[in-house]
Amino acid sequence: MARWEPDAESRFRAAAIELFAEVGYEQTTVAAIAERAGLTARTFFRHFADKREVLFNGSENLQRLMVDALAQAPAAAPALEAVAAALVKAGDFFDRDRRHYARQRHAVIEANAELRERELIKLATLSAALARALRQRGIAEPEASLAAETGIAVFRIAFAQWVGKSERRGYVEIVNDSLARLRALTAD
Amino acid sequence: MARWEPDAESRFRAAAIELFAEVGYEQTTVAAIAERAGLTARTFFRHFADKREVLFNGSENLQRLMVDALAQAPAAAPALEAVAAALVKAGDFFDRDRRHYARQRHAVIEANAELRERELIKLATLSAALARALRQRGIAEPEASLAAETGIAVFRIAFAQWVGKSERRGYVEIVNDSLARLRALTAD
DNA sequence: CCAGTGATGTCATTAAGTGACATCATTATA
DNA sequence: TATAATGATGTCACTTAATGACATCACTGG
Repeated sequence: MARWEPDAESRFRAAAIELFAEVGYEQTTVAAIAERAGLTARTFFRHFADKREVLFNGSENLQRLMVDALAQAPAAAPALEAVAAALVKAGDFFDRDRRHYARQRHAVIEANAELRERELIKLATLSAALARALRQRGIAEPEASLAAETGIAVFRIAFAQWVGKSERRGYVEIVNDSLARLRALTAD
Repeated sequence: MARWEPDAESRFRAAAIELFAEVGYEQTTVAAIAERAGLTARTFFRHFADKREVLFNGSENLQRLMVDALAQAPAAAPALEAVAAALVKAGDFFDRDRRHYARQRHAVIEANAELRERELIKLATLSAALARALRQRGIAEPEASLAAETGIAVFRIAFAQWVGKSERRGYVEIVNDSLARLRALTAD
């Protein structure tokens, strides 16, 4: 028998998103999250750098996944193609099972400026990481950064569609569609 | 004789940027800023929504300026042309006089993640405003948002150059150069 | 059996941010 | 002229985020 209940982080996450959805991010205190998770506020801050991070701390995993996918794309693939591979690979995180959670999370973030700030910097960090990976493939600047930023724009649009109310398609299908639209746009 | 010394906001701004540059953003308390400005912390929060805003509260003016310039571009001008007009107009804010302040401010923001977050959301807000103005000119989505985002990317790059160490050119010259590079890039 | 480890709890403290109320020179108005 | 309204500021009390220091205690390896 373990000394503590396992999955402290998961419990914090679950408690936090429930409370944020119920009464809003600002109205929720860290103490309340901790109480619902059966832990203390001090422990919350041992797992998350600050109150917002409870909604974002998986992002390093997603970034690693995408950067690896980009790096492993065929050497001959042009920049946007490699970025596309990364965007598709992100689908590992966005399957049907996690869609309800993703929806709740997205709604909470959209409703609060502080949380939108945090999301923006996470996306900027991701963009920088993709650009770095592109440069390691021999893509020069500013093409690397431009391709990365464009990719993140597509990602944002596709993700927003995926968590949208009346959307039935899967994330990968939507991403591929968005990429096709982008290519059509730039082919003008 | 006025009852209070005038320009409370300016004094707060000056005191804040000095202290941020001297000891760093996190090490500076609002009480210290207020003391240097000859006021109290409570008054600081009457002028700025939070500690970071002391570095950003001019942004509505810049946004209004740019949106107006975009709206007043020739009706026949394509999207990117209208955006370019807005970028150039922003130069009203970035003359040689304000360059020292802009440099200090930029260095402070780059050194702190919280401040970068705030900057990102301000730029995102600006981008959304430009996209809205483009739609009012009859530009459809997603072209409006794409043109706006591209414009903001150019703005960021040009601004970073302008505040750069060994840069001698003026902001407008740099922006025009960046726009020319962008056009060359997309002409491939 | 015991020392070390590691996740947690407890307590104290700093600083951001807000609400309530007081102050008082300027301005408008009777 | 006298007085009332205004508005920027100060003071005080309070909540909450965040952090450091130290204690606890089950588990683990020797």
